Amino acid sequence: MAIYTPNALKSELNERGWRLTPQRETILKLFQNLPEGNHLSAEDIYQKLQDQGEPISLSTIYRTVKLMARMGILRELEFAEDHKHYEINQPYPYHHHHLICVKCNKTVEFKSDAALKIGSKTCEKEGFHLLDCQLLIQAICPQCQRSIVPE
Amino acid sequence: MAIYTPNALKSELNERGWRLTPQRETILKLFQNLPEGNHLSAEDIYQKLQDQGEPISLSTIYRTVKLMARMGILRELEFAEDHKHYEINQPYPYHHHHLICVKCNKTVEFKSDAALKIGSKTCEKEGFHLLDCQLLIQAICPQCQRSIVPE
DNA sequence: CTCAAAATTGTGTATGATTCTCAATAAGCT
DNA sequence: AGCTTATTGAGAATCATACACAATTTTGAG
Repeated sequence: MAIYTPNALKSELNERGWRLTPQRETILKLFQNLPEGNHLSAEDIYQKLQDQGEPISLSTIYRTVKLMARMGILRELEFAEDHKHYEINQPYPYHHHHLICVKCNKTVEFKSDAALKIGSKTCEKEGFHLLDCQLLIQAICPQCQRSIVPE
Repeated sequence: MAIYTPNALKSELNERGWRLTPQRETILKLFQNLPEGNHLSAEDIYQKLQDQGEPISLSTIYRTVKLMARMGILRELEFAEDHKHYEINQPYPYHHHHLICVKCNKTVEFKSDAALKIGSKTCEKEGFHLLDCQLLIQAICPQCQRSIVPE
């Protein structure tokens, strides 16, 4: 969970035999400039880059976010919807977790050092290399609790 | 997070204007009889019921697991694959969390009361009704760390 | 700086999980 | 027992995501 400059990204890619491309740099920048708490779907990324006049194909976007998620640069978020969302994987103390309403998908972000610690200790114990750690709470928000309509 | 008998399931369904059907009961039983640590995809459920001689259509299976997840009876697990897995949402002290290798999908289950507490406190504070709370750790397992092959 | 090897991109197409439609059936209430 | 309304099953439809491959670009060596 580090903050990536274009050069840091390049080194880390090259280390693994991968390459830094303008597309990958563009996508990283997009996420880095996103206001905290925003998360984008592949389609969102596609649209934003289109609007910015830096179009990148959807295929490349899918490939890139998957790659960056596996590198620990992006977090892959799975809420109740039918598509994934991505956000930058920020280091402590910006790291946060998600509370999600399974009915309306409203999400609340919250921080918890304790959860982070549990995550890193567990990884250590099992010999895993930590990429991301999120406490995911599925719940029903106050509004939806009051809603009379079933489903 | 309660243990459901058929009758308890019926009451809870009826409360919301829904109905208890043989299919729903069969699916609940299937999960309740599953050895701890097992989680099934929709397709897995379909196959198992087929083999048991209690076939249920895939449509119904998808509808049922979604319903039960929203009721808090099942947990919806999203690992790195392209399909969801479900498991029974067990109460403390059986409740557990997941550590997943993003490369090979190996999963390790672990318990953590602390994570549970953070979850319930957060819900309380925000006025949400807790359904499920999981600490999801994405990481790279020892074997995959050693692997030379990229991607 | 130049060049070859190998990774990456974009376009179009394929895949596969999940949802939808709708007629037939069955649960729950009076 | 009968009526209302949820549920089921079969198949078709959707939609996110992955794939194939030719053209292009990055990297590292000389």
